[in-house]
Amino acid sequence: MKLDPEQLERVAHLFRAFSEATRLAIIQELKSGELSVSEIVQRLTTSQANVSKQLKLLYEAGLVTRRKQSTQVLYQISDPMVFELCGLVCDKLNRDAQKPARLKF
Amino acid sequence: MKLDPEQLERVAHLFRAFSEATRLAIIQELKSGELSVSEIVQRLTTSQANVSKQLKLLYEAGLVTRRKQSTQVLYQISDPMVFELCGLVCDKLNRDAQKPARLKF
DNA sequence: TGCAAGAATAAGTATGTAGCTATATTGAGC
DNA sequence: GCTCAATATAGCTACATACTTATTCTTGCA
Repeated sequence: MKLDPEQLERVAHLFRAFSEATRLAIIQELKSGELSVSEIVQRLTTSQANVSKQLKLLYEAGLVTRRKQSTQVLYQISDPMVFELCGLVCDKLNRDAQKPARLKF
Repeated sequence: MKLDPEQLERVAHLFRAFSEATRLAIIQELKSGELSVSEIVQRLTTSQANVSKQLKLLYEAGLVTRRKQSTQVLYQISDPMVFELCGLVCDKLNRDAQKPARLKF
């Protein structure tokens, strides 16, 4: 079954959400559970504005859910496939690299 | 186990290879097996130069292998994880979309 | 109501890269 | 060596987007 160009574009779009280190860093932090925007900002080395922007992108891609709790907004991964994807990629990089310390998302 | 920024960058880089529809189209054509550059060009709607360029990117990402056969260069997918990844993403899109025709890479 | 904290948006810069056309490279056969 | 076919590369334009700083929006609380 071949995907048509529009479907391929949708697939590409989802992969694109995983194609920036900052978003992967956010995903990695959310692996342990729900976090507020400011908690994520504290754990990373980028601006609050950028974290908000990347979270929005992840949200629109359907990869995270959000809920408001008074003035905070809590985000969490919406689908375990996120970790499966990252795991497959890490496994491949480990296979290709042999020696170096294993990556494990 | 947390990946450091450099490792995240490597993961992101691999995902990026999957983040363009043209490259996914190439991967999709290679699903049925080894193809030459010109065979791929025939099956897609982009230029030979662009196919070569995207194949090079896939090659450098370690996703395809190549072998020369006289004047032709035959490419094929180097790792079944490529199809697993695409499958996971298609499954997710199908889950999110419910109704529409199922995507299957 | 006014203020402060948390989050989102706006505006701008810089960078990466998809795609094109044109050209160069490589290899087979004459 | 010359020519043709198959690939690869160069140079270019257009566009997307990551990131920053500054600002706005929202909510709880004095």
